[in-house]
Amino acid sequence: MDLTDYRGLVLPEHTRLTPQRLALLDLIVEREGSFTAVELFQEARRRRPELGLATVYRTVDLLRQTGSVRPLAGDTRPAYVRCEPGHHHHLICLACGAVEETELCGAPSPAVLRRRYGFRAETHELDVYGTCADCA
Amino acid sequence: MDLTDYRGLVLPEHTRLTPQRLALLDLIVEREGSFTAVELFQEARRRRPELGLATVYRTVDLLRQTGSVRPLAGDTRPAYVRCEPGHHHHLICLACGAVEETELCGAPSPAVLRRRYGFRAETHELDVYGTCADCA
DNA sequence: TGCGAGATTGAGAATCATTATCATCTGTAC
DNA sequence: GTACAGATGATAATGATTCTCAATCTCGCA
Repeated sequence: MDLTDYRGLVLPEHTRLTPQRLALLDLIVEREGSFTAVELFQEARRRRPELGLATVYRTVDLLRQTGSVRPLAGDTRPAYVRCEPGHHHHLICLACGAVEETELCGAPSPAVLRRRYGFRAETHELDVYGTCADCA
Repeated sequence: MDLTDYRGLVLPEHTRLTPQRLALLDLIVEREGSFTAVELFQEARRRRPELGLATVYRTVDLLRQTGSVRPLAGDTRPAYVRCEPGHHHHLICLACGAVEETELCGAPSPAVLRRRYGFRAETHELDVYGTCADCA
């Protein structure tokens, strides 16, 4: 799959960079921590009042396809985070919602899982919840 | 918090064991793999046709409070899994949906996260996706 | 055994998140 | 410029979950 790049966000092939999309991508790049579709929608509307909610979902979906954005597992609201390319996990602050990435990972190795359970691991998700340095 | 126990499922204090709840708890105990609220509702209705969907959500919620059931992070349908007490993670088969528990875990140690990011880890969620022995 | 406080119930309405639809418009390769 | 595939916004539709409320039931205590 050929990929388009905009400020570090990766989009699938044949994705057009429309003004609506650029506004959303800018917001995502400038933002820290997690965001919901509706939050993004409301902020983007301040810049482009004609923008529709469906476009937000469509754009987030494109970013999810390439891994530039990932849904967060947490219990409460359905939120997303921006992701750098490559394997990493998230440190999510329960107090302020900030999200930090870390390359630290110790998920059980595929070899061990295979030997022990006959399970062929493909991917995994690991999120650590706690309190960030600023809130501590 | 005082706890009530039924076939290994733990419920909060003052939880009454009504026939509706017992039917739901039985289904959860007997079931393997993950389930959605609606699936549980439909199966339980075969045994007790008068049972309401709200009761399913209420019961699942009680089990979530004690950790006997946990929502699954996966992208598709919103599903839950039964959990044994204690720290463990899940191996989720992408082919058949079966869920296996494993005590294997190598999440980054709280000490390292503290030193490196100033982050105070409290909990973490780790789910491994792949193919189970039966489907391989 | 019987009582009563308080927990629980089902049905349906209400809310919230997401996806589908469709006629119209526009970015981009030529 | 032109064509056309991809993109758009409004709105309806769907799906998941929570709320509401009057009626009912459970369980500890007498």
